[in-house]
Amino acid sequence: MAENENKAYKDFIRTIIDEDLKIGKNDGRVHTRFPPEPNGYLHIGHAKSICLNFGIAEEYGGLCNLRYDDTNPVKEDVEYVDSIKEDVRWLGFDWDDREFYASDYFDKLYDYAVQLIKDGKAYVDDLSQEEIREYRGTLTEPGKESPYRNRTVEENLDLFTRMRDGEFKDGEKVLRAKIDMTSGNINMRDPAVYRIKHASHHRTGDKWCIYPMYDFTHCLSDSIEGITHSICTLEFEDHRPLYDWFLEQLRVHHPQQIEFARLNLSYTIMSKRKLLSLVKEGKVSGWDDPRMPTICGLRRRGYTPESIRGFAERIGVAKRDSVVDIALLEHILRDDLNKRADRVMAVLNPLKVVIENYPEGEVEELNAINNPEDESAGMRKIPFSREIFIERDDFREDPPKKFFRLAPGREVRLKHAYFIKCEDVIKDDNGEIVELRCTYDPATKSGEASDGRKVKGTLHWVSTAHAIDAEVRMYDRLFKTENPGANGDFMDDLNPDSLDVLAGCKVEPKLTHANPGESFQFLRKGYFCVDTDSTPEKLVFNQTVGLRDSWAKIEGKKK
RNA sequence: UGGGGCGUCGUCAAGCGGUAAGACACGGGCCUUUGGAGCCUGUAUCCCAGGUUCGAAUCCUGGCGCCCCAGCCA
Repeated sequence: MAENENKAYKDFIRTIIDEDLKIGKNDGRVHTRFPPEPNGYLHIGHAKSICLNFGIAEEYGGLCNLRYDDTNPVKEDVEYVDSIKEDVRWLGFDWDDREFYASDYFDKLYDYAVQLIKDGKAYVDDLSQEEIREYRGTLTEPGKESPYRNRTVEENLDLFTRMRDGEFKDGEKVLRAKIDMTSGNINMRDPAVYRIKHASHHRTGDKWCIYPMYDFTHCLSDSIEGITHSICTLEFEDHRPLYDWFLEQLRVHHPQQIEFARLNLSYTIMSKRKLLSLVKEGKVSGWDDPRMPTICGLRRRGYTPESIRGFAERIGVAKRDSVVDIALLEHILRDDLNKRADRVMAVLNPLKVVIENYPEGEVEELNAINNPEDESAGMRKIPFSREIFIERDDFREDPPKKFFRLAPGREVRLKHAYFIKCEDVIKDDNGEIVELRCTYDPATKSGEASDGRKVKGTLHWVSTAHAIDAEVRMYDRLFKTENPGANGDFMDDLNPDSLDVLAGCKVEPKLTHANPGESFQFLRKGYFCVDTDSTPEKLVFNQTVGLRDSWAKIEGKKK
């Protein structure tokens, strides 16, 4: 809530709420809801909605319900309801005991439907699905009325009861609202209210064989819960007249539906259907694959709830379609991790260095600061010895301009340790560099030369005898194009190099005791977290996001 | 050609008649025991055309462009 108070402006939704409050609407209450359908895992797009709905409730001292929109049993599953709860909670929101299900209201909804029939506002239609489609008309031509449209109330009541009692097969009959077959808004051309589905529901089991449609269910669920502001995405704008219609006909509490633009992210797909196919076709390891934009994927990748909430706040809320640059998400993530992740040294692609003038068998415990951005993170000791590993690409036999790392005859600093100078390069029969012979200057301990000479480069390293082996999973964007699927099948835009598993990485001994989920900055490399696959016997890290790499930029430009 | 929305920097996004915030990205520079972080710095006249006004991104008119809708999905 504090974060919004220092905002100089308010988005259009909060502006509406302010006005409502000013005129005393809803007795000054603000009550929102987050209404997922449990048919898939939550993704970053949902996070925007979650932050909006729960955030508004928090800011205005109101409430936000978690409500599952579970009216289609054939697509829904408890696996999803559990994951949704976990994800919303992880993001940092709480719904107390207000965990609701549209299916909780099936009895009431049925009664409302009966009421509609009694009022002559709904009828049972015998038309087949295909016929209904034909009768609906097109975008430019009006529809025509079903021959069953004017059945008597008694007949409709009887038929609807028998629908409920299972006398008919799926699709044989449908309850429709009687509105206007000539409306320019197709949603108003006698929309379906109840359809027959002989399927068991994850909560109500086999109690029902008829299930209410979204439009009918959603507005009434909002009404029943006393929702004041029903916030949804743009594609429901056309449904608002219908939302309002049901509530007006039934003369019940009438929440206000407000629509905002859903989140789109560059290089990312957000459709649940497409995400599901990535999982089903094994393109990713699961819903929580660290490359997925799902909340659980981001969590496993090492994203923090704070970064996701911060992102939701930064992108704002508006009505125009937009595509947010994924670089913004990554920037906010780095910003957050920079302040909280302890620094540690890890060599991803090791190259052995022997420091010839360093005494054999000697080990020094050097002091290292854990986080320069956070003094309270303290210090640690790291072992230094005659043989160390450095990053293979921190050495160039023939250094290009502006490359100020190690090269023959060059001197660099080893972070927290000494200056070393490369004296010799050892190669194998194939000409592959296998080892560097260096010398160190004892007078540069802790990285400062007593004679005041400077070095341009500072390398991270790890002592060979003390290093721990680890697997590090490096990630790149899942899709190689900014707008996957824009030019055909989105599967064709999959980045074949989105995962690169590095074995034999060498990390500081401290990491042996790191727990899954813990984040670190691998000095000069990026942010990494311990994967859920990790064990003390076999450490596994995920690259969360790389550090900004201005050298890569310089080098990239030259090509 | 029906109905509903939307059009401000490369990308998000403020502005609500008084003379274009901020962020990301990008460029330049400083600093640096992470080529990280930090610091300084550069970059839009508001889809177009008319009109109203002393004055318009903001009001009016007319165009143009983009998105959504023809599930017994949500």
